[in-house]
Amino acid sequence: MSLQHALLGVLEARAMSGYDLARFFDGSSGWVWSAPQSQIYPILRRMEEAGLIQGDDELRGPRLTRTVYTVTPKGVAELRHWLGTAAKPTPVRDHMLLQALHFDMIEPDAAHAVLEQFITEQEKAAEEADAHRDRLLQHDTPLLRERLSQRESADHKRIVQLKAHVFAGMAAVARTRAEWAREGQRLLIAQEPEAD
Amino acid sequence: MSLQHALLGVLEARAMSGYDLARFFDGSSGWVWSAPQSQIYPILRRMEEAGLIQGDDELRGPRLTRTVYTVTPKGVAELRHWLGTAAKPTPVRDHMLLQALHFDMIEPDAAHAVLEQFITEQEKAAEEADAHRDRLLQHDTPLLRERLSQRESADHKRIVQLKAHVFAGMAAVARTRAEWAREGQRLLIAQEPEAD
DNA sequence: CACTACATGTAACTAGTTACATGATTCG
DNA sequence: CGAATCATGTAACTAGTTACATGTAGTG
Repeated sequence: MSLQHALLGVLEARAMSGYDLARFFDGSSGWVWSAPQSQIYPILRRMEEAGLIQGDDELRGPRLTRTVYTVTPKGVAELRHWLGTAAKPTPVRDHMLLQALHFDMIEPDAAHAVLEQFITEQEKAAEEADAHRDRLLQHDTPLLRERLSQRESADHKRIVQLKAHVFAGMAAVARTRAEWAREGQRLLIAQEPEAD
Repeated sequence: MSLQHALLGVLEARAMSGYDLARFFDGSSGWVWSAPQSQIYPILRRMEEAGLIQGDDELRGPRLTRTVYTVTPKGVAELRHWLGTAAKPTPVRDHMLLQALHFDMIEPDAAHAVLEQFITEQEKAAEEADAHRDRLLQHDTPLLRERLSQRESADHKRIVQLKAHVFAGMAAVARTRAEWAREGQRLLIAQEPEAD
């Protein structure tokens, strides 16, 4: 379900083709949701059947067309309803913690290296999230500008702060994880069996 | 793949039946991985075919048997190998952050309520993780005792500290998320359009 | 003309979810 | 005897992954 709402969320700002959306969500950027291209196209057709979005064909050359999707009023209503509904807690499934649970079974060096890579990833994620947060605060992303252009100026500050806060949260969680992993590395080293 | 390793991790401490494992992983406890019962039984058979575990039938009455699984040497080797291998970063997919991204589209009160429930969940998760951490530090869980009984006493402190650290990490992340959500609530309230 | 980007799809697969089905044993 | 617990499964489904397939249009 969530991918549908993620798609509604970006289409609400600007009409886009499947190709645009695929680039937006695939692997990519400092974003809170990701999905491969192969998931995007089928779900767009399902959403159109359900009346949440509407696809309009645009000519991009004599033989090439693209389908640009717009959110319908029904789609906006669905998005709003979902936004106000608390989700049930997701089952715990943390790859790194699962691995760390049994670090006592392998060489401290090997465990240390696994944590090292994890730290690098988390710090990179934190920096990217912060960078995106800064861009939002400076109104420096195309999608945000389109959103704001549809809203009253008096609300702009509020909107930007709320969105920026999401990326501050991403960064905070990533840094907490990195700090946890560093503490794990200290435990691994401190407790290595003494030579001699 | 991860569920397999989660299963190997607990079976390495103690031989268990599918039923035991299902109770262990289903919804349930202060654990880092969860899986429904319907996923457990098929995967156990696949793992036995792959030679990672071995199932032995035990009689539990004239007509009732249970299959108790033990990790094979091959299973231990696989677990150790996986433990020393860094996983590629998981694609971002955070339900709460996705919702929060568009909180400007709904009533502040509704968004506040969604965050409130999230905070309650995160704080509960943090407390459970800390409680489990304390139990580990006091050697107060059956599985940990079985693990330690198979290891040298000199290593016990190290093993316990490493495992306890995992649950400290869970708690820390949950608290970071809760604190983020509280800050979000402050933003929602502070910026509500002034009456009059 | 080759390369990149645009544009849309399908097939086969693994993982996880929800719900149902069946029977045995233990305990009050 | 009825209820809870033990014990093992299957079916149908949604979500996500990996890899492939096909053709168009713009750029150097």
